[in-house]
Amino acid sequence: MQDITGLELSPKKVEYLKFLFKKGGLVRTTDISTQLQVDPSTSTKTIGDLAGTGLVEHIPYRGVRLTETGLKYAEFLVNRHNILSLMLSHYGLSAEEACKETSRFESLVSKAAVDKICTSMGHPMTSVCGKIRHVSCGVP
Amino acid sequence: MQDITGLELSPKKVEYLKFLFKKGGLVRTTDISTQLQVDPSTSTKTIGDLAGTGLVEHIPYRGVRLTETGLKYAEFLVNRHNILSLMLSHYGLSAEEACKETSRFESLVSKAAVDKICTSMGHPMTSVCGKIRHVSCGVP
DNA sequence: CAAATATGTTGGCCATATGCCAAACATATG
DNA sequence: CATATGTTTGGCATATGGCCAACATATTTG
Repeated sequence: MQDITGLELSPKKVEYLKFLFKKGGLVRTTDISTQLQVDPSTSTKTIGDLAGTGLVEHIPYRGVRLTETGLKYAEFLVNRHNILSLMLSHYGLSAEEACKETSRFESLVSKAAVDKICTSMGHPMTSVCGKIRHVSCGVP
Repeated sequence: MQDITGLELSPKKVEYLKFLFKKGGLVRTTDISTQLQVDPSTSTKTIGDLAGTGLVEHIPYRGVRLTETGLKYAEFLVNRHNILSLMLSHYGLSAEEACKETSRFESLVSKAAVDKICTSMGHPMTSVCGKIRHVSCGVP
């Protein structure tokens, strides 16, 4: 179960999962396309890919929802985002800058590194862009 | 001249430029393919792309060399790598870990962010993986 | 110096990730 | 139930990165 590296998903797919997590419940593919600013057909296709990984469940014409595995994974993704943004904000980047910057590269930062950063920062509870839940963050 | 965002090049091309910078002078495409562990034909092709951007000059069957522009840009790339690695090393990552981690995502970190991080760290002269030259690092 | 060997390049082809458009299809509403 | 709206499918396109086999160029050596 803890064999996740954090590098499983491509940048866009990370966005999808984070959005599904924040939205919660059954989400329409159109909501996703609106949010991520892509064509509805694009979100449908990408959701198809994600469904293939078992992270989401797609009920055609109804919507998408995170599976149990997907939920845990998405939680890690959101925490990673928040931890990295918080780190950057310590170097003079504004909340918005940090958040935007992180969004660009977060998909390439390993869970191992995030865990160390998190530990080093003393497991903060809040970041510049949201709360942090210390579940998937390994050792203390 | 200072309109670089730091996001101009794809990950692999960043690796190529950093290698050319470190090696210096005329570099054989085969050296590149050995170093980056790709087929020689792959390095030749990628070098062709880079030549199209004006960052390198390719003399067929002879080698590749950074242009003046390429040299300055590569210096930024190396500095970015070093600054980011140094930052990560402050969070409990070993030199090797920091360096490896940085290599994965560095191409997606903007010059604007790097400049702020650099300033915030007080313009350090050395990192965990090499010296830092404060030329392309903007304001103090 | 020419033949043999080593090195480098080209062309063809493949895979992944993303994306759009138009057409088909399903669902919801009046 | 007919039409409007929402969703999916299929076709196609781009960018990045990669391999192999065939060809071109250099270098080495007899």
